Amino acid sequence: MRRDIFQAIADPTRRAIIALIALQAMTPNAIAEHFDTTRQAVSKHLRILIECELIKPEHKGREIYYQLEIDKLKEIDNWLEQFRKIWETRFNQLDNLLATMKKQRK
Amino acid sequence: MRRDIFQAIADPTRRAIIALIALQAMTPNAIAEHFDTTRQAVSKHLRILIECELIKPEHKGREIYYQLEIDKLKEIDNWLEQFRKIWETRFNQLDNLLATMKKQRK
DNA sequence: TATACGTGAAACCATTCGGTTTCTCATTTT
DNA sequence: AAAATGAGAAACCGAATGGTTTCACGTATA
Repeated sequence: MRRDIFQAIADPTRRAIIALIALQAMTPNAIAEHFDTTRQAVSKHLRILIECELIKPEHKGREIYYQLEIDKLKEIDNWLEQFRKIWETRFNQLDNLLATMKKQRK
Repeated sequence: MRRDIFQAIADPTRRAIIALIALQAMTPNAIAEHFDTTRQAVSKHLRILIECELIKPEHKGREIYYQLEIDKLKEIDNWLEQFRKIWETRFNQLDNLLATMKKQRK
């Protein structure tokens, strides 16, 4: 099963988990309390997130705190970069158009 | 079938299609030539991309040109925003740390 | 008008996904 | 030592996914 980050964030529950632990690391039980699902289901989501290195487990006695590896999210940012260039170009074109219209009105 | 943009970009072929038509609109046949798959499979991907408004068909005779609705990608950018804030904060913390170290060395 | 072409839709199939239930194991607590 | 707690693993299940093949239909072209 080849996992990648795009597949990882495709599921809304996983996105919610990511947002939830972004501020502070949490245990599976604590996470599951926020959702209408079983701890085991959450556990499966966590496994997927671990597999693509979006989160990291930190063992503390019998509890495991999962922490977001926020840098990994930059991979999405990087993918968006190619399009950001395009939409900035279009914005500039619009900007130029507006400038030209303004000039003509003078 | 509720589609959202995160699910749409989860598939690598769809991401490749998006990147391919980002520069210029293309027909299904033209797109399919770039992949090791049938035109029909591409067609199904296009349907999903249409459903979540990532692309727009433009009929021209018997051909259909699909164009990227690049603004839709900003939804991903918006989702990243919440994390961008966090990673910028961390960067600033690192920045402050480095500044402090520099000062101490003087 | 007959034929070829570009495309989407439908039917089908194997695989994956997300979920539950049950089980096992290690760590706390009593 | 025994019971309770936190957590992952396995088995199972229905639904969704991504692909193919076949078919239908409108538009060009001969």
